[in-house]
Amino acid sequence: MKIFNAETREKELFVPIDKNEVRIYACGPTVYNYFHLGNARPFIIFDTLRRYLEFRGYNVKFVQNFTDIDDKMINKANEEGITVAELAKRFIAEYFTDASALGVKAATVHPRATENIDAIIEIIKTLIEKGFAYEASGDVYYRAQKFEGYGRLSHMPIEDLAAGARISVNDIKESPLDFALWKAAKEGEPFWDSPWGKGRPGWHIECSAMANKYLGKTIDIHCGGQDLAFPHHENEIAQSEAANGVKFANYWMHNAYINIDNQKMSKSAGNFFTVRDISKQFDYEVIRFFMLSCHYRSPINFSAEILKQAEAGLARLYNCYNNLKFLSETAEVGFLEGEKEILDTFGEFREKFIDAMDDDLNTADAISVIFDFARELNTVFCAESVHSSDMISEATDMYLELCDVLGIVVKRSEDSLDSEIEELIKQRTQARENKDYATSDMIRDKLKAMNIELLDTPSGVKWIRK
RNA sequence: GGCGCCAUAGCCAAGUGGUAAGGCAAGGGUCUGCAAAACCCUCAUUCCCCGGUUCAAAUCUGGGUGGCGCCUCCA
Repeated sequence: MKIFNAETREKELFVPIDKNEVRIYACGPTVYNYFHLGNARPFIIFDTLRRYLEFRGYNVKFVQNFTDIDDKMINKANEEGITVAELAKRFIAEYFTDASALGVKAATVHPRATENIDAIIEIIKTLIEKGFAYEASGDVYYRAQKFEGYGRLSHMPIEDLAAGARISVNDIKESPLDFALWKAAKEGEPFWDSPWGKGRPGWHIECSAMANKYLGKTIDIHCGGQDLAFPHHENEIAQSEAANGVKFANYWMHNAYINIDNQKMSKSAGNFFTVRDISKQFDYEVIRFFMLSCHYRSPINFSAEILKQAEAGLARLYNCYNNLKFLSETAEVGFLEGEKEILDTFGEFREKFIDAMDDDLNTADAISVIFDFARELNTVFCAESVHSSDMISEATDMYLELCDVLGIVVKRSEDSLDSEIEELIKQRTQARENKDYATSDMIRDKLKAMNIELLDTPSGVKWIRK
């Protein structure tokens, strides 16, 4: 597989450190609210990366942190009149509700900053010992310019940054580029004891500490939003490499932004949407499908119109699945002549899918392969010829295997109907046999209002729960 | 000011040198009591504009125009 490495700005062949294992660190959310559409993009993209690597046979260790202590947490907790810990507990639970509905699998480990204070303090101590950090009035800062190569990920010219930045009066930092590793506690804030007094960790250091603790000194892939490249990821590199003396991450993957009606999403512009908000209008899986419909490094535009298009496209993929399911109910047992040969030809779709995903996770192209596959399946199975249940079930598995990598077509209607609805369907079928179409259409409309859609197929009446 | 990205049909979108994938929408057809679903056909001689390189450019290059992002917390 090739990955566009943000550090070198080139597509590179992906080679994991250990042959069969891939270690990934992804920057997670600050848990002070429901997560928004912008947060959702990296969750979905990098969950897809993880699913794909697993599909290719790797054992993936995926670590995604929760930032559960910072200014936003403190402010929100004060507004709500609850503790920071209570706030974190609540929104971590809400994270899992939304993430799981989006098909985002739980990480191998979801470490929390506040549960890793020891590791954070250790790395800060190391950085001070090595001369990369200094204490000032109970704070600890990192000497950004001491780290050779500072700016190599974001390609920011550090001299210009340093020259252009304004040094505010009373600034206790040696240089404006220096950033906080540890912040002395202010009145009323949560704090932890440290060699520098009571305080709390800075934001950047938690990722360095937790990546090291759970994945080791050098990780394979580090993921996150493009906006985190500078300064957050740049700072992570400086911290981790100064402390450990080895390369921090071999590949950096950054997803692009999401816009709302072609505008940047922001609270002040009033176009700020949480995933929870959107899920009231559109199924979570539609949101996921939409996010995967263009390349992760391209900006993506969100609007109700575009989501409706995604919804219609996804419905097509569901219909294919439903068609196969209906057929299997009336199929012959045992493979029929020529069926295995047809199944072999389906392997072509799997290969094309892999080609697309191997090319820096080209999900848009991969989706087009699934659409082609769906058309082929519809053509083969909706023809008049009879097929065996083995054939249908194997073809369905091949189709769903690819869908599963993208985390779509997972909401399958396997449930059964209650007796009232079954009775209505029977009545309608009776009416149709009597050519009493007025009654039969009336019942069909009634069921539709109950979100049960009826399809009159050659092999009988089928239903789909909408 | 510094650093960087983007521009493909009504809409979404893939395509980094070889003659424009896929989806949505739309129109026509087959099937159907009617629908739905499915299938078939139609839907960019052309990829923002102007030059250049090449046998060949949406793809490389120079210059425009128009959007956008980062440099401060931010996915």
